[in-house]
Amino acid sequence: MLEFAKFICIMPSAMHQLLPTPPETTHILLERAHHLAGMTLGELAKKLNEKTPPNLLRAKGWVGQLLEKALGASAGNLDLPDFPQLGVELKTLPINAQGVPQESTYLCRVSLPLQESEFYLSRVWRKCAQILWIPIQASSQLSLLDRKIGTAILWMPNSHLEATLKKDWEELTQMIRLGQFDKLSAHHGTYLQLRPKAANAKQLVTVTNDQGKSIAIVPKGFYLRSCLTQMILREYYA
DNA sequence: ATTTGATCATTT
DNA sequence: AAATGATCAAAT
Repeated sequence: MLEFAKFICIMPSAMHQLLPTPPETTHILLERAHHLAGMTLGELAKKLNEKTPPNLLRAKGWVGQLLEKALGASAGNLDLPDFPQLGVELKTLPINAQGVPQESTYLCRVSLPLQESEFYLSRVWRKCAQILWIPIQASSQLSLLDRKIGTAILWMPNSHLEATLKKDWEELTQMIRLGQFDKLSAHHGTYLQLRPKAANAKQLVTVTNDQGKSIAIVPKGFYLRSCLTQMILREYYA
């Protein structure tokens, strides 16, 4: 009775689960995200017909891309938040066995030479003005298949955090503007930091330093320190 | 070549 | 153990 299959239509509601279209409101997005809570990555991958890699060694972005697919993120790898119409950025948050974020969170690359002059027009602000955080079990003891998805948090920085992020951004970009690449490292910034962001350390861009000399440096990216994401988790799951 | 998704691996 | 610096894959 294989013929009968053509009479079976995928209902919109079922389709909705498998291949979500971009969510129209943040409420719908959050509802979808909450629907995933408790599910394992293996279960979600199976639903989406995605093969689970043996580990993340050669698939570092796999978890994030799986969740993007599950929730209907539409920005691809354009320089926009994952849900452009909502201004919401999606971030998975790896949680270790102790219940704290295992890693910092990548935000975006730095344009070198710097093209942005104001925090509120910056890529950093566009991406961290509103973030959907999805905690993911990430204990190395657990196989990728068995790691569970937590309850998503739709987060916006409060005014204090916003001010700190703005200050961090202004200090970091000021160093870049002044060409102080010698002192530029991940040590600066309260919540925001600058770190290398490239395929490898041989990938270089040419910039002008504070001596007026052309030098080659590894491209940089903005990251959120894990002390910030730890605070966010504490607030929401208290 | 770049940007996205990040985690890996070494140093502190 | 935590933080910094290095790296991997896919998409375009």
